[in-house]
Amino acid sequence: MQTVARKSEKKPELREAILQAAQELFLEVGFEHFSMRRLARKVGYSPTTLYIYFRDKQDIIYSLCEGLFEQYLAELRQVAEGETDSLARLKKLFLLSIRFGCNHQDHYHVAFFSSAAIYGRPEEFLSRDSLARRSYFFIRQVVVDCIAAGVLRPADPELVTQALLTASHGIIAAHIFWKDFPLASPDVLGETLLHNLLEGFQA
Amino acid sequence: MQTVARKSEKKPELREAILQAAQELFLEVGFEHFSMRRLARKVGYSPTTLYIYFRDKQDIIYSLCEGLFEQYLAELRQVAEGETDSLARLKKLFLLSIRFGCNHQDHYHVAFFSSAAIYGRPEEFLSRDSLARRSYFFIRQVVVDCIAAGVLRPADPELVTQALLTASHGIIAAHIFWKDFPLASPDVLGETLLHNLLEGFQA
DNA sequence: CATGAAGGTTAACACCGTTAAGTGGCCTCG
DNA sequence: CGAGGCCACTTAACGGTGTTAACCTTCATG
Repeated sequence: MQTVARKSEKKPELREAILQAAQELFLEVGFEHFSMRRLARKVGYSPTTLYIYFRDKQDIIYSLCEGLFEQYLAELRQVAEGETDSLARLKKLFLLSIRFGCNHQDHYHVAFFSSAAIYGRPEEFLSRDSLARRSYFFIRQVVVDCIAAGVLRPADPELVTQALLTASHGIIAAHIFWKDFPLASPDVLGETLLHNLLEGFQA
Repeated sequence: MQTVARKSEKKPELREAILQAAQELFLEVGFEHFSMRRLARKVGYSPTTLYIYFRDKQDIIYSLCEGLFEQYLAELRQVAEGETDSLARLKKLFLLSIRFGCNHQDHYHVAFFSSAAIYGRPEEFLSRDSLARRSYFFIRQVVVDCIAAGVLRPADPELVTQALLTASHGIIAAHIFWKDFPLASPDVLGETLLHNLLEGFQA
């Protein structure tokens, strides 16, 4: 007997099939109506089977989000490479982030605004290496570069990053939740925010 | 027979008692674990009784939030009156908002980040007069004043208000949901954000 | 052929929001 | 005084949720 048949490495095929179905269901019905029973029905197995391949609902959703973050991080890198001016690069990265968040509302919702906000749990963000974490460090590094290059005035890079990040985060949040509010488009709002905020940060 | 015994004006005492208990329960167990059945148990009636005095769960929560917004609006006015310099006033209003949101996380959560985000439903924000709506208009007016006085450079006041608002909103969101993330304190973050953002907006 | 594990199921627990139907007491009117 | 009716509230139920314990098959191996 294999003493440690590491959880959920039994039959990768079905695990992958579940994730695939979960992704589709998630987009079909939205985060609100995504349930284990529905997923089971969709994938053609009984609900309990899901618990053989995943620890719980959160585990499934976490996997979905990590998958998306992979894509996000790739886009971040692409944008960063395509822009030589460090300040412009910083701005573009945040504009991308805002657009990305708004384009994947359900994922963003469940990742950062859910009751059990996936990336806010004590054991997650700093201790475990998640793609969300890597994205954060990636962006912070760009801020550090800007300060080092003298493009941004000397300041605590952590604080600058967080100010930019939370502000962008707020735009996405508003876009997701204030459906009826006649909010300016994410692009316009993001442009306004970043232009003026960065002006304040500039040397 | 009274043809229209306007909904929920039957016995104000019990209605008030329910709201009182709801408020307590809300603070005790948090938004996540607030349920109608728990509330009923706490107040000493059967769950169905609640539906005599309130349309549904959302109705109760809405009432709770409006109660808190009343307090918020009062504080807004107080701060506005206490500061003559219009730019400083604007800044103080947002710092107050951030602090207020962080101090009443569950209310803020349910009001602006809940699945059925109370103030984001089509029939709510713009059509019905809510205290949230009044708060928004109140702040926007201060922005308008700043632009009129030439303290802020000429710009679409709606856009400026929304940029400030969503950014502040993001700080609160981060504070509520990213429990494990080593985030700067709301005050520091708010100060940083507003100082630099307003610098960008200035004439 | 028996053993045992792999892979999946049924049934159940403890919740949830909400509603239809029913019950007991009190007030009013004939 | 008695009957009707309404008021305030309850019981029982519907259809849903995440999750777990216990139970079946099927199949390969000693």
